[in-house]
Amino acid sequence: MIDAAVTVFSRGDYHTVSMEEIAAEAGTSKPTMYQYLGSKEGIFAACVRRETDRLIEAVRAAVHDPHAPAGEDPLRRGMHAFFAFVTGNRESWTVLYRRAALRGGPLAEETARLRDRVVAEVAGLITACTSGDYDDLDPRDTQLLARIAVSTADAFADWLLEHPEESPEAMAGHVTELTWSHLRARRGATSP
Amino acid sequence: MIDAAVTVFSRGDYHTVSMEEIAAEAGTSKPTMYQYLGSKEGIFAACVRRETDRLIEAVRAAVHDPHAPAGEDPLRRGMHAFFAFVTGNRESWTVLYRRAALRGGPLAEETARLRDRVVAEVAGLITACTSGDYDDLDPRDTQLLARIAVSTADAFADWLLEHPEESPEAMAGHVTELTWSHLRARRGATSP
Amino acid sequence: MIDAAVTVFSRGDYHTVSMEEIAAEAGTSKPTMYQYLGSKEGIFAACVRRETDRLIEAVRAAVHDPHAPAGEDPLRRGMHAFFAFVTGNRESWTVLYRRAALRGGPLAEETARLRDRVVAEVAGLITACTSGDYDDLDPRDTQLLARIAVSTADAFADWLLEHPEESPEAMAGHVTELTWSHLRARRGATSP
Amino acid sequence: MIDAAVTVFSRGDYHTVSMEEIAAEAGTSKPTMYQYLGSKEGIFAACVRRETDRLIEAVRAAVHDPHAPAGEDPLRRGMHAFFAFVTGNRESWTVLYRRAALRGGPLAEETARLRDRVVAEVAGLITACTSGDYDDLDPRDTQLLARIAVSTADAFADWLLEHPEESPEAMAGHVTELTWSHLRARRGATSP
DNA sequence: GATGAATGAGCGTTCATTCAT
DNA sequence: CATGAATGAACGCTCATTCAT
Repeated sequence: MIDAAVTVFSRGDYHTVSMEEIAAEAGTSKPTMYQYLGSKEGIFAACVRRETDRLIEAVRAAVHDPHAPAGEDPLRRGMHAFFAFVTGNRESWTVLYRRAALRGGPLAEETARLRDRVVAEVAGLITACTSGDYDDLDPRDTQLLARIAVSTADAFADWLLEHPEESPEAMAGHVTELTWSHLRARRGATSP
Repeated sequence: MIDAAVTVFSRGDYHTVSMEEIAAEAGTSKPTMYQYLGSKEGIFAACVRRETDRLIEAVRAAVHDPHAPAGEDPLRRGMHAFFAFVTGNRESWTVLYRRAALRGGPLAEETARLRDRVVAEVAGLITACTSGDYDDLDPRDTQLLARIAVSTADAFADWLLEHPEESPEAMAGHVTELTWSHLRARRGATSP
Repeated sequence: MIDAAVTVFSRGDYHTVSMEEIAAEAGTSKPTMYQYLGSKEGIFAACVRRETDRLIEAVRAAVHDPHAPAGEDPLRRGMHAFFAFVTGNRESWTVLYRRAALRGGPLAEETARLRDRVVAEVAGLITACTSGDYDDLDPRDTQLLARIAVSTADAFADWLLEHPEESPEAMAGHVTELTWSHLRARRGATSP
Repeated sequence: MIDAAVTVFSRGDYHTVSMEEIAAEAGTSKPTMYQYLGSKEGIFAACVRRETDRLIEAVRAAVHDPHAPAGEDPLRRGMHAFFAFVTGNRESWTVLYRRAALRGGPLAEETARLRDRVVAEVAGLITACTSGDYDDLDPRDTQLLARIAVSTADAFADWLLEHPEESPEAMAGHVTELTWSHLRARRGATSP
């Protein structure tokens, strides 16, 4: 039922989508939706929350995958999982990253918090992967890097959706490389 | 009159904004707006078009600035102009980059085309700046790089808005560096 | 189960009350209510009918109380019973007298008929009490007097609810006196 | 336009009446109503307020009528005006006295206050008319008497509507007489 | 026989849009 | 030309009512 909502919300922004559409897509009626989700805002919030959880879970699982080859870069594995999610769940990503940018109102706070969760996850990933080599990294630098990584990944994802001949693997490789190169550049910038 | 519309559109998404608000901000009445701009979609399209023009114009002017120091990197100058625009015209950028994702309708096409104009401008900038050194660059790679550059710049712009203590100049330097480093990485990836 | 309905109906008018509330107060579920009472109108009608019966029964029992002192005015006893009922069953009276004014539908007829039953009871009481002394009373005058008595009693009841320091006994005394004085005035008006 | 609303509100209680009906009766459309009256509650409140004003105004004008015969009882004149209003503006009275009895919500407070205005007016009338003869009247007694007078008048009004052969003049005479007799009885009760 | 789950119908409210002035 | 006033259409939400269990 939330699946249907995600599908519909990915087709248009919050106000363009009507409860009737969501109910139709879910194969039920409006009152039923209200009984389960409470309100339109509630539905949207539930969508964003659920998709955030799914995305973070997918990335975590990949990073901590016990069956992964020994020497493999966990950051790369995480990025790959991210791309797999974005390309395999295009709708989710649209809802999460593109529709969630309402400035005012109570929804904005909530969705901003959730988007921050994704960034925080990436930041944590970066910190973990660089531990030992880049201990002197300013936490604020890490934050900024994480944001750039997510933005870059978003651009790659868009690209991927328009150029199906490119592989998520290659994209993941590129983002990882870029992020490492940012890291090196950043360290160079702060500690000569 | 379009100024007023941009101001108001930056406060909320397309549907949250009412014609009444726009007319009030413009200091006129609704029918007058209809006479000049035709419809709400027309107004929004006009806003996006105008702001796109302004942004591109600002970047071009900076790049071709005849008074610029001789050895300075034009890419860096362009990026700096971009940041100056984004921080100095926060409303415009919001309308341009964040609000433009509507339902399929005719508006989506239009705004997508305009966003592509910005990307194309950056792509042209990259091509121009790398001419001679990176002639073997695949145009598609250039496209991808341009997208990444704009996404990264957007992330920086957000960061800048939340951290006023950082300077646009430093941000512009970072994006430029990163883009160059991407270029090098890209070339390394395709031509050993 | 009807008790619950009366309680809830006394809290708000017909449309403000939801079947859900009634079912919750009754400790059962909506379909069960429909099985027993048929519809919302049915429930409301049942409430009014039942409370009408209770009120009339209470007044009758008091009037014909075999243990009452010999010389006591039966009209006064009836009025006292009325006040005891209204103050002791505030909810019932509210439903009965204040909520019963709905749109023309079938409900309006029904409830009007029931309110007329109360008035008729009072009219009968007046007739009985005045038998012998006021045989020449026009039945229409009796009707009018009964209506006034009920209206007056309603006003007293409201007053009582807002001024708990007054006793129902005193109120009953006043209404009785007033009714008698009306009777005398009325007779004076019609039979010189 | 409020006239239409009064007409429609007199046909059914607050929730039974729909904005569409009111708009239809007013010969306009729903949005127009909202532009002028703001909301359904606003419309209802405006109705009650307006009719209260009209009723009180009518009574006052009659009481202070400079062309009235010298020796006439002003209380009687006020009562007559009241009956003329109620029979000549049946809808107004219905809205005022019968529909206004919603218990909860913000409307209840407002309408209760307005009904109190009517009672207060009558109380003032009683005080003025008895000044000199009944100076020892407890204000609370006056309040109670005023309430009873209004209730009685309401009963008479109902009677009048069902028996068009009776004249408002006779009814007014009766209420006046009854009120005077209540006064005498009341004085007798408190000061032997 | 009792209920959780479902829904058709309808309401109050808003907004982009258009006449009549 | 500019505007005050008006509205058709649509939306979020609720509730009395009914099946399937």
